Amino acid sequence: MQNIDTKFVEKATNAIADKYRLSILLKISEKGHLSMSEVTHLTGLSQPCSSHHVKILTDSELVQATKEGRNVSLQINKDKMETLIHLLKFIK
Amino acid sequence: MQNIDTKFVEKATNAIADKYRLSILLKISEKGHLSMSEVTHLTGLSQPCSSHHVKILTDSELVQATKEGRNVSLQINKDKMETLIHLLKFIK
DNA sequence: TAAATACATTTAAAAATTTGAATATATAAA
DNA sequence: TTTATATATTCAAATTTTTAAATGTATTTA
Repeated sequence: MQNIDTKFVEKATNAIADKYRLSILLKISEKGHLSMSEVTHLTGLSQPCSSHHVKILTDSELVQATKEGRNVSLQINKDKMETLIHLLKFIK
Repeated sequence: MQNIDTKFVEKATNAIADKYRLSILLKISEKGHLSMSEVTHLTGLSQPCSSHHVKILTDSELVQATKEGRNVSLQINKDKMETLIHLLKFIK
């Protein structure tokens, strides 16, 4: 049997499996990048709650956060997204 | 912007995002099919709890259940798995 | 240096999920 | 037609997740 990184698959799919987090991922994807305040505006959630959801995304490694002055720029970690897709192909 | 079926992506990724359900998916994938009692044995969970996890998988449509006498045979719904993978490729 | 801005963390409450015991149902075997 | 087997459902408790208020930290601007 293939020995896939199940912990990564669990964390990554869990990160995607939420309407707010999926909308954040798709918006980053659409725009190329997103700031935390844009996440708060996009979701309509409180700033701490938005921050919490972004943390789940960055902890999953599907999203990269880079500090730019006092802002944070969020981007898709394309390598990790491709890794996830590659691993999901074993489920067939 | 691409108008992807976010409800399906949420349900499908949520179904995958659990160690027991991922192990069930991988075992079905490995063997081609699995019965409910084999799921209970595989997970080490109670029969009702196993049944609950399988229901989440079938509700997500990633797994198909076909009744064979008093047994149930679980199989991967390959079309839906491919659909999920296709949709995840929009996150980039 | 003081004030404002952007974001993170702590905390507690609310909501959702997970779990197994009890029970129900349907089918096969004796 | 009992009895056994395989699976589903209901229910309540335990656990986890989600949420926002309060607060903290770092950086930029006035």
